[in-house]
Amino acid sequence: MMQESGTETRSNDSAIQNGAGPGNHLLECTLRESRSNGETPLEIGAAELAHLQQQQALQAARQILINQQPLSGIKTHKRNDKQPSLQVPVSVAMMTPQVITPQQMQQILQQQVLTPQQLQVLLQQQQALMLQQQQLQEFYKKQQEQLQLQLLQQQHAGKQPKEQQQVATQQLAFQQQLLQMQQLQQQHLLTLQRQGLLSIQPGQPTLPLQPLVQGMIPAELQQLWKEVTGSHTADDVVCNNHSTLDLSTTCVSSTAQPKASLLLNSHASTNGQASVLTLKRESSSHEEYAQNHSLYGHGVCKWPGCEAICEDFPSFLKHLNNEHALDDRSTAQCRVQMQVVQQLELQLSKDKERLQAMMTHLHVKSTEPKASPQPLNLVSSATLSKTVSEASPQSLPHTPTTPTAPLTPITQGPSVITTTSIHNVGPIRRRYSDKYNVPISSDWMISVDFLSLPDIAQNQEFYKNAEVRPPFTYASLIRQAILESPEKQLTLNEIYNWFTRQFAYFRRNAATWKGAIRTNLSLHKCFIRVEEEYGSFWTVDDEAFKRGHHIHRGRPRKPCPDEHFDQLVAHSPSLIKNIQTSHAYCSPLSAALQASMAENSLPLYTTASMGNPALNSLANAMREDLNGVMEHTNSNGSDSSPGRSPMQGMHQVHVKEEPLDPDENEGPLSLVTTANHSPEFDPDRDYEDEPVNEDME
DNA sequence: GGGCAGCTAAACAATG
DNA sequence: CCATTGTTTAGCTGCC
Repeated sequence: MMQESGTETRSNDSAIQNGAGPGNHLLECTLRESRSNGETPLEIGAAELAHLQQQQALQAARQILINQQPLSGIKTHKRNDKQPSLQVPVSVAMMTPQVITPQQMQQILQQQVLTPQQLQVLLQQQQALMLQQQQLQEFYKKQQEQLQLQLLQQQHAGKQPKEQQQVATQQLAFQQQLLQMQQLQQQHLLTLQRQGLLSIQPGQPTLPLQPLVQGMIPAELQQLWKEVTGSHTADDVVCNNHSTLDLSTTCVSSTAQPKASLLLNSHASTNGQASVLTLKRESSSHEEYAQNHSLYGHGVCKWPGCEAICEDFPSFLKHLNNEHALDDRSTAQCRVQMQVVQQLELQLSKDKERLQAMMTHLHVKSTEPKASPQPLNLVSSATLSKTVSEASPQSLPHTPTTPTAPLTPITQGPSVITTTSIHNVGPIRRRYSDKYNVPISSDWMISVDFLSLPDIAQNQEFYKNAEVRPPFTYASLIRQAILESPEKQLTLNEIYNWFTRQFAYFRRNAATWKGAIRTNLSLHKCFIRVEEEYGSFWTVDDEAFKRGHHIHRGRPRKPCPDEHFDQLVAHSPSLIKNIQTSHAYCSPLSAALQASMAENSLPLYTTASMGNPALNSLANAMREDLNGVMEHTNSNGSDSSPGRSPMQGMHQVHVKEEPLDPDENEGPLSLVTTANHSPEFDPDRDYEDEPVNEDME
């Protein structure tokens, strides 16, 4: 992604843009332009700066508390075998150990991984290293001048508005990227924290932080820094200044990723000049560090509640070590700051969510659906039954019309689709036909095995207005349409209307999807066609659906031997529904019963069989052989011989003369009774043990 | 590579 | 005759 492109762009000028992601062109161009202009790119977005502001105090506090000398990190890297070739900017290496996230801080504070003695040792080491750094910094002072200016721009906005204007566009470019990536950053950050900070072990008094440094490779440290600050630090500038360096990853953006780390290491191991360059960075970055110290600015200590005046950076360091050493007070202040940061992050998250909702809303109103609303959180509340899950462990398909669509599901409020039921939506489309050539990223459905109605409901507004193909199978949608209907039954045309009403996507290419609907209705045994006097409508056998409404292939879907017709009639829920729906026009209870059956046919059957051994057998048979029976039933119903249609037969023969009493759950019984009217019905037949020919293939 | 699931297209028939 | 509805089949793609 962006990280990759940025990595490549920075890591090697000779190989710039190789494999850069399409979505990173802006960033890439920005970086390129910056280099080509000979100016140091200030790739710090406003969001990053803001984030940095929030983290500065905490970072600085961490330095004090941990006493992790920046140069100690550098030295560690130098000792590392990988370090010589590692082209991590020294400044980055210096800064990184200072970086600490609230979580990290909490770990440190809570676990008390560092004893006061250890901290004292570290403090001494830090001071010694700082002196070394100061010496080095003189040598490369000239190289730092430009960087310093830029750093000043970053930290003291407004001092050099001219150059900042030049960077403004770059910042804007990053802002949008950052907003989208922040979630990934946070997740990755957690991983890095585990890799890094968790390696800190007490009981290593001499080098208590060694594990920390070694546990996190420099690239990771850089990434952590980036992620924590969400900004480009002076190191970014440095790395861009030294275009020959293979600094990869972190120079690019705040979205550090493991892959980038690997790239960095890979490059590092092959670049023999890295050590020299590292030294340069080492010296230069100290000044940068001084300039960029989160607790130091405008000659004032920025420790919360301090504001002590410090003439220069060394004096500031002295002040810091003296006044803000690791003690209860500092610790408490750190915790407070931690809370502040967390609160701000929370607020940021909420605001982002709000922004997303706003964008979605505006998109809804707009006439350009491709502009990108995103489906709401589709993965949050998967609550389907196991059967459904097994039936549909599919990833999301791609959208024909919105290539950029749903990558980042967001949560949102009320569902328009329905609040009346909690039916499972069902299978997600495993793939999407590339016929329309517009892929939907499957990422947005990662780990989604199935969706519940609330999920689809959450996104209903989205699909209503965005011409995005819903990531559900036709069967799932048809079922949804039917179940949403008041009486759990719809005519084909009503199903069409539901599709067009609920999904903008289905407002065109009607011939295609309508044909698909018809095909699905016919092929899926869970859909039951019920013929009425004035037409026909479709119901859904939800139990069959949950079991798996697989299309029957390689054989006639509805083979239905005549000799089984009566049996089928007797066992078929569809027939029951037929009766019910037939009565729907004369019985107010019909709808409720249908709904009950549609939503939970099995319980219904069980209830129906209660207290009646004969019915119990029948119910079991129905429960077990539901699908097969349905199949046969539909076969008859759709037979080319209308006169023999079981549906019609049921309707004509039984329905009207066998009122169904839902309260008593006599549907099956009535059905059996009426089934006796069938010429081929054998009352003595043992339907309970009758093998299902559903799977006869 | 095969099987499966899902989608699309098409042919065909029945019906209104 | 036409449109709609419904069935069936074939072919394709993607995933496992």
